[in-house]
Formats: sequence, C-alpha cells, structure tokens
Amino acid sequence: MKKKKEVTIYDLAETLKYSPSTISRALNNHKSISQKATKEIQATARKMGYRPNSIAASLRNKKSKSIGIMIARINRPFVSTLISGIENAARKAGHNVLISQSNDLYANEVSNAKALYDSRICGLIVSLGMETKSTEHFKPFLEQNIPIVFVDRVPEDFNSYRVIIDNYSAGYRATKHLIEQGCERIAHFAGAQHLNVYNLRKKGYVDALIDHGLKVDESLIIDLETMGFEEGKKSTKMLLEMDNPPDGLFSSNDTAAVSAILTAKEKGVKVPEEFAVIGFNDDPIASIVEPALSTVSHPAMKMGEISTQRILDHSSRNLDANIAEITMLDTQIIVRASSSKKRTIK
Amino acid sequence: MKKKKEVTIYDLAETLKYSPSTISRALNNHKSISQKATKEIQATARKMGYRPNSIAASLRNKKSKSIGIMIARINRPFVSTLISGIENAARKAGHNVLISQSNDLYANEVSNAKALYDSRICGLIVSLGMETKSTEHFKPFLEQNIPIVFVDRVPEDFNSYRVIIDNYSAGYRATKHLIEQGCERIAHFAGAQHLNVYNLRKKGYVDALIDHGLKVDESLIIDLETMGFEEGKKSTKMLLEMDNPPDGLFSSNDTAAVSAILTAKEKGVKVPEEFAVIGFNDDPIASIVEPALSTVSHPAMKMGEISTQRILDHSSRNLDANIAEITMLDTQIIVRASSSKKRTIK
DNA sequence: ATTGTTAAAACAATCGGTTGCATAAATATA
DNA sequence: TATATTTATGCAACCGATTGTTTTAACAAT
Repeated sequence: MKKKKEVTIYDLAETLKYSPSTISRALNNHKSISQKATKEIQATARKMGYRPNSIAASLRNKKSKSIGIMIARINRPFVSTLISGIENAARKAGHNVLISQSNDLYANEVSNAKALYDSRICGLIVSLGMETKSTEHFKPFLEQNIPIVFVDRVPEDFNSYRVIIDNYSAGYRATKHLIEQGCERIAHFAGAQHLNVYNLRKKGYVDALIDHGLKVDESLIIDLETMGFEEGKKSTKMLLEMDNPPDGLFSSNDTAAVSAILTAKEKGVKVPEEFAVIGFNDDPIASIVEPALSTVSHPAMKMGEISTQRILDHSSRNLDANIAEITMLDTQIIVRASSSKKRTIK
Repeated sequence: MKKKKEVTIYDLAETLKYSPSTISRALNNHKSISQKATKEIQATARKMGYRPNSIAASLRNKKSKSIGIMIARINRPFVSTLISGIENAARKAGHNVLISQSNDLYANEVSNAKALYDSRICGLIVSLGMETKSTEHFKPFLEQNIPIVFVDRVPEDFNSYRVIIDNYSAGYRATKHLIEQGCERIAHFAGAQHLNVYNLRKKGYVDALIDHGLKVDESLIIDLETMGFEEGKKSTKMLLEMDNPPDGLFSSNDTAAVSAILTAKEKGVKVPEEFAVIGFNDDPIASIVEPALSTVSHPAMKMGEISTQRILDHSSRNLDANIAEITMLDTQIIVRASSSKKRTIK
C-alpha cells in the first residue's frame, strides 16, 4: 500500500542544483541548454527513474496527446481493423488512443462525445452509428479547433476531415460485375438510407442497372435495418419465393450476403448458377462460406492510419479544423465463387 | 482558429461571487455546501457551458479515470469482444479506456506499458502477447498500487488479478467429446507452450486421452507457432498423409480448425465421418464453415466486464494491488456438425 | 576599463481543479 | 446575554510540467 514516491523535475532540480525550468528544457532537448547540462540531466533522470507526468504537461498545454475514437461497436471486423490502424499510427507518434462505443445508440454517442471532449483529446475519429442523424454534439470540438475525422460512415452536413471510400463507384462496379456474369434481375440489400455508405451504394447499384439497360424493380430493393444475419435470411426467403425471383444479389454487407447464400442453399437454389451473390467488406466469413463470397474490400487498416495522420498533421501544422479535406480511397472487387457464373476463379 | 474560451470554476466563482473551492465542492455535490448554493452553482454552470477539466483533476488526484488495455491485436474476434465488454463497463462508471496493441512483439509490450504508466491510468487490463515471457515491465504499476488484471493469457509468476477460463477443463471436455463420438486417434493443434491457455488445453487433452484408455501419440500433437490459417493447412496435410492418420482433431483455436476442415475436404477426407474436428473460441467463421465447426466458447464480453469491475472495486475500496484474486469462468462445448459422428445436431 | 553581445540558467506565473484548515455566520444551549 | 455547536464558505497550498521574461556569467570588441 505504501507507494513508491514518483520522481519529478523538482527532485532532479534539487539533486542537480539546477532550476526546474532547466531540467524541463534539458529533458526536451531544448537548444538553450548546454550540451553538458543536458547530458548530465538526462543521465541522472534515467538513473533516478524519472517518469514524465504527461497529465501535468497536458494541463499546461491545454491539450493531451490522446486521440479519441467513436464507433458504434468495436467487435466488428471492419471496425476493429480500423482501430488497429489508428492505434498503430498513433502509438508510433507517441499518442494514446481513447475508445468509446455507442452500441448504435444516439444518446450514447452524445454522452461519449462529451466525455472525450472533457478529456481534452487532441483529435477525434468518428464512424457514425446507425441512429445518428444530428451532428450537434460534434460542434464543441470545432469551437476548440480540435480536428474531427469522419471515417467511412460520415455525415453529409458537417464540414471536417473525411476518410472514405467511393461507395457509389463500389456499388456500381459490384452490380456491373453481376451483370457481366449474366444476371438480369439483381436484388439489393440496402442499409439505413440516411447513412452515406448505404445510400451511395444503392445509387451505384441503380445507375449500373440503368446504364446496362436493366429495369430497376423496387420490389427487389430491400432496406434492411440492421443488416444482420436473421434479417438477411428472412429477406432472402422472401426474394426467392417471389413469382419472378432474382438471379443475383448485391448486399451492402457480408453478413447479410453470407446469410443469403446459406438460405439459398437451404432452399435448394444453386449459388451462383441460379443466384449469384456479392457482398461488401471482405469480412473473414466471406472466404469461409461455400461457395466463397465475392465482395468489395475496404482498406480498413489504411483508413485508420490516414485518419490518425490527419490529426497529427493538423496539430503540428496548426491548421483550422473547419476546413474540409476529403480522402477517398480505392476499393477492390474481389471475385470469388459466389458470383462466378462464367469464368472459373483461381 | 480563434478558440472559444473555456469556462472554468474561476469564471463561475467570479460570476456567482463564491470562492473557487465552493464552486468545486458544489459541482461535486459535496455535503458541506448548502442546497441552495449547490443548486444555483450547478444551474449557472450549465447555463455558462462549464465543462470540467478532467486533466486538472487528474493532476491533483495523481490519478486519471482511465483504464488501460494491453493486448496483442485488436482485430481478432475474441479480443475485440473483450474490449467491447471493458468499454461498456468502464463508460458506465464514467471512466475512459486507453488501448494499446503490441502486435505480438515483446518490445512493443514493454514500451506500451511505459506509455500507459506515464498516462497515470487507474488500472490496467492485459492479455499477453505470444512473445511475452518476462513480466518485469508490469512491476512499476504494482509499486504505485495500480491494479493489473490479467485476462485469458495470463502469466504464471505474477501475483495480481486474473480473469480466466478453465482451459484445462475445456481441453479435457473437448477431447472427451471427440472420444464419445468414437474417435480413437485424436490429433491436437497446440499453441505456444509458454502460454497458459495453450499448455493447459494440451494437458486437458492428454489427460482425457489417458483417462479413456487412449494412447498419447506425440506425433499427433503439433505445436503451431501462430495458430494461423496457412500453418493449420500445412499441418493438416501432414497429419492426413500419415500412414496411420488421425480420425479426430482438437485445435486450440478456430482459425486452425477451420483450415483443417477445408483442407480435409480438399483432400477428399470426410468431416466428421473420417475426421472429426473441434476448435476453440467460437469465432464467427465457426458457424459459417461447412460442416459447421464444433468449438469451445469463451464468455469474452463478460470477461471484459468483470475485469473492469475488478479495477473499479480496487480503486473505490482502496485495496492492495499485490493480492491475487482469481476469477475463473465457465466455458461451453458447442457441438456442431464437424464433430457429430453419432447424433444429429439441431 | 567599459560597453556590447551572446549563451546559459533562473524566476515566476500559469494551466484548472481539490482539499485540509481557518473563519464566519447561524443556530442551539445554558 | 454569553457560550457552545453546527453549518457554510473562504483561504491558500498543491499537483508537475511549461515558457516568456529576466538575470547572471562569459567572452569579445573597442
């Protein structure tokens, strides 16, 4: 219970007969301190087991070296990989990473924003939750010139950094791929339409159909609420039991796509011959399901790294958080067996 | 670029003609402040947009309300679910969560420990990396009476909180399950043996064989280094090409188990009839592979919540971090098709 | 010897809450 | 009315590092 006393710059000052300010500067390799003193001070600091108190520094600087993250749920492949990328980049730069999850509840998102704000984070990385429609709770950050980077699921009415993929193009290309495989009635599992990622993928899907002379049939477009397994199953059943069932499906995530494959197989519908499927995300389950799921891959890790970089740059270059800078990354259509009607896949 | 000035207790003090100490106490609902004053102060604080500066409080209290996490990699199903549990519980108690990943490198683990220590976290939750054999770097925490909770992958020579599952029993029961299904030559994918989780599962496996009168054949026990997909594939090939191949496999994780199933199928070996497989973790891929993988499930979310609780209790009850308190949780054998030689599964 | 110039280090205020102790005011007791 | 007791508030030090502004010392130039 007796705690070992921490060594502070004052202890060093007393031991070495220097003032605390000299100690502080020496430890930070400030040029106005002589070589000799700097060396001596750093050596003694090491010997005495000095550990800088970053909290004290943060108080004085009015800013901590912590990057906050707000996401809906940590335990999803895309999100945890994103965080992994953020953490790697942040740690390398000597920054901490604070995480908070909203569990897709708007109220949590608001209170988490408050908590992170109060922690004086130096930047915030956000991927919006399902419920989020307002962005009021992010304003205090901008008022303090704390940079916000929205990743993947971004708001449309909020001016700040964005790191995204081209969802429209990805949706277009995924659909086009199915068309090229010979599909003529392609269904679509769309997510909540107030979220950019889902409405853009849908737009891409619609435009691809139109551009290739296919009819857009509203009854084949299903706005799933959660994009979960059970929901996917139910909707797939519904689709396959139609009088004129679809021969292809573009699902806006892999979970629902995989559930569609399994459901189709259960019903004796052949994938991909009678029902070709392509998903989105390239989750681990995509490679495991049989037939393996074609999908669109995100550079999740990279998105995390870039987001972090935006924040670090912002701080070091003293930029204005109110300017918008958008980074759009490439996606890749990954063709596997679930959509390969024509060619055989490696 | 002009930042809005933050409201401090001094601003409130001036506005309300109270001393800063009264303001501070009122905001914390201290009993020695009158009802009237407390109400008035809190109302004005809200009106003026006061936001507490938790860094200042941390400095004074010599402790932040942050819980540190050290794990090898965030983007693994078990780990991200664990973190999710930690975050939920911590947030509910008004604490922040700081994460750090070592990417399974010991050097990173050491430097991350330093960084978290310097952030004055109020507690640390750790799941060890593959490379970690020494625990020196955790000592500074105990010297400051900062509680450490080891989860899942725990060291054997370090006295502190532990939240674990009964790996021995789980390994024993998983193996016993295969035996009950009629397997007589059961192989085992064991992980790095200096880690408790892997060596205990192996012990359970060995003892189950012995207790049921089966021979322990060392050539059927393979210590995989990374327990990854490719490694699992290679080892499965090797096993199935033996003169006297195994008819069952207990893999210490799901990744290698799934890879074994796929490899067996590729080679025309029937699962489970000729080769029954059981894994460990209940990752999402386990339910997707065909035949679906039997496995052992961890209460990952709960482990996170309990770990957090240990830390909160420690702080609030002012306990001694040097005492060991072990929480052992139940695991569950989940029987699916990959091991069901006899009975049919729901 | 005097002044100017530069380098090195010290001084002191500051960041924003927290808390033991002192003091003042209000109420109770004798 | 005087004193004891309780209740409410203020004072001031403190947490540990940072930094603009002196101050001191050393050396060079005149």
